[in-house]
Amino acid sequence: MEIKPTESELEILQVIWNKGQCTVRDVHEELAKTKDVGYTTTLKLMQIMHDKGMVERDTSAKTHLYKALFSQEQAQSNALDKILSTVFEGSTSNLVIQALGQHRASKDEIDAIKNYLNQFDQHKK
Amino acid sequence: MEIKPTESELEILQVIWNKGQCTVRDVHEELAKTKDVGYTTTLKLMQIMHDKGMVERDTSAKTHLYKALFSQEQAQSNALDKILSTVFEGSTSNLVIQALGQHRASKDEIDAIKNYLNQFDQHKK
DNA sequence: ATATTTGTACGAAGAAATTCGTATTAAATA
DNA sequence: TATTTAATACGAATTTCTTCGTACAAATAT
Repeated sequence: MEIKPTESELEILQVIWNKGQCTVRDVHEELAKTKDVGYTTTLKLMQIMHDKGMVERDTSAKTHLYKALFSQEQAQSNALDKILSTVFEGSTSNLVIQALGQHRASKDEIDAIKNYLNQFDQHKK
Repeated sequence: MEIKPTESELEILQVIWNKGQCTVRDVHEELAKTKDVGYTTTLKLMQIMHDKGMVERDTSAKTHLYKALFSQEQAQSNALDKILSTVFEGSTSNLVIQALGQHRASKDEIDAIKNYLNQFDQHKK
């Protein structure tokens, strides 16, 4: 099964991933902080996401509870695959270098990456 | 001006970036290698891209020549910004680590990245 | 008990992306 | 020169995404 959330769906998923479990109102109030959108719009989107099999929901109470059916890591993985093939022509190192160049990583972040690379080397040897 | 090519537009841009300058047929034949699509579809998309100001074209001859009006690097930068905000919650290091973990980089690639990181350190110091 | 608030369902409109057919014109070829 | 081939223009159908209004049901408050 393909995971290809739209822009709006990702906004919603972000909230769900963070809270773990959400009502429509939870999500809506979070979105409303940064975006002018009607409650039923959020509701409808979440229903569509359910139809598409992206989220599951518990309908035992009047107010339904939604959970994501795939992880943020999976979505990240998909997003990377996509931009690698569409704009980086498959070159991971280009992507990494661009990412580092563009978004000034902090020293901690750089260290984290260095550690990761070293550990990676050991695996290879 | 916002640069936000759609999926199909990116496929086309990829070809244009590689060749530098393209006729509709150039692009179409490249796309047709991996995709079942009509010639006029490609034509129409390229016309729309022109309307949107993504590409320029030389119409002095019968067969028009298209060029991209922004670079692949700019598109990469945009794509990174977008997935950083939508699925990585702004964490560049997560993105980098995911990218490296997922797509086994070759030793050369890893070296390139290490070099880059070292050089980056020096800048900071 | 009645009214208000809070929730879901769902149709439908609007916008954007994708696709292609047909018309027309220009160039190449027979 | 007449015919065929190759190109652009463009309208329009289709699909997908986004948005919201209205209807109705359940829970809560008066």
